[in-house]
Amino acid sequence: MSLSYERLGSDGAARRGRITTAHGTIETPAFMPVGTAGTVKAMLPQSVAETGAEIVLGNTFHLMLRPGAERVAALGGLHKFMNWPGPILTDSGGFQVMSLKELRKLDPDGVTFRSPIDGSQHRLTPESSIGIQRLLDADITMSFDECTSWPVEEPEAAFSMRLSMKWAERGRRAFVERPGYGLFGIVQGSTFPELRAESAKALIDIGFDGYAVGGLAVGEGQALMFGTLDYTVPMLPADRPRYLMGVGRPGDIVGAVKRGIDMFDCVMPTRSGRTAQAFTRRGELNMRNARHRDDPRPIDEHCACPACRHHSRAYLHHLIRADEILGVMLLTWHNLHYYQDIMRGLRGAIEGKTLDSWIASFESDQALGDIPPL
RNA sequence: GGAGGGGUGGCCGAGCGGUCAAUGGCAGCAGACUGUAAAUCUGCCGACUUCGCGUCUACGAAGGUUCGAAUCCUUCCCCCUCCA
Repeated sequence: MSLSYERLGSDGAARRGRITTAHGTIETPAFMPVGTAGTVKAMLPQSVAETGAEIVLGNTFHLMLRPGAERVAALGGLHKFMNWPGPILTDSGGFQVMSLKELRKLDPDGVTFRSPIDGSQHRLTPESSIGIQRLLDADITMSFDECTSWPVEEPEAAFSMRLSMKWAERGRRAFVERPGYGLFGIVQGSTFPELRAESAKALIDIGFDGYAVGGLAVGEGQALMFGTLDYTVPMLPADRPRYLMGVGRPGDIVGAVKRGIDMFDCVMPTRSGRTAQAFTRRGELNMRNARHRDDPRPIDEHCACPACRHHSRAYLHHLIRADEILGVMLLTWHNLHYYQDIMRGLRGAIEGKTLDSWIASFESDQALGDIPPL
């Protein structure tokens, strides 16, 4: 395998590990901020790194449309282009097969999209997706799949999963092995145990550098998601990293780590940073709400991010209300920092084999709710 | 002094005889957001309310016409533009 994964410890099903890529190492469990268009929105790359993030995402589909994969390659690859020297994982465009379902036509060979930017037609196949990710210079390439939506009937989920498995095999053949670069397969099958098993087996037979669980956090709810992980994760090879795609809220991540997931990505901390929601140890806050108007306290007095070290809730509330760019920047920064605090906490707890008590404390803090204003 | 235009819910601004408690936008009050078509989207936003297209008070003021007026008429008050 061209991407190394070391097991550094475990606590129950939870694992503490390290992935080594061409552009550096990733301590796992890891949260990967989403940088769809070659930027983690509202953040300087250096600031993203300061939160503790070691790897970010890019997106095949969006970067293919703009600025174009060839252009990124000519300019030295995505790391250089966006000035993120660390590892990058690129999604294959599979999520857009679902999220842009009104703009695409799927056939057995691939997907034809209409560009949401200008309406022009673009084609993505398992091979072209892998090729684009190579041009982008992604350390971790994702198989081109169909992210199955939810709810879905079993026959449709089976059809979709089997198509994704064929595409996974084609992608594997198209992927060019290089030291420090890896290709991940994506388990589909919605919330059907037999389909997940069939999918996992198919991928393991093909052989990947890592295994992702896809098609979750698409509306099924946390209980069903955890239930699906309970039977799906044990089917994945123990010596390879496991990635739960698109997840999630803090509680989702904690529960998934407990079930043996190593990697996460989610737009939640960044998007919510732009829609006024702050994630905190004691739950979620809407910084737009009038109750913060006169509050001199930081979002969280225990948080070391710039928003919490230097600014009051009242100020952040004002910035958000006034539609000031800094408000979005500070809230995004806080959220990413908090997410990385969670990951640091989880890694430490697994190392110390105190995960259960760490989780109990995490959950009781979340349940407390925000400290009321004085 | 003369000619013309206008005063609508916190603000801006549609409406110009009924289907108007009154389009929109902003502000305000909440909610949503999970491999980013998102600094986006949704709901509420006169009062009361058993939350129901139920009652009441409302479109500068007062009066009038009409079955019915924010919409037509009269008088008054105020604002704007132009001419003296």
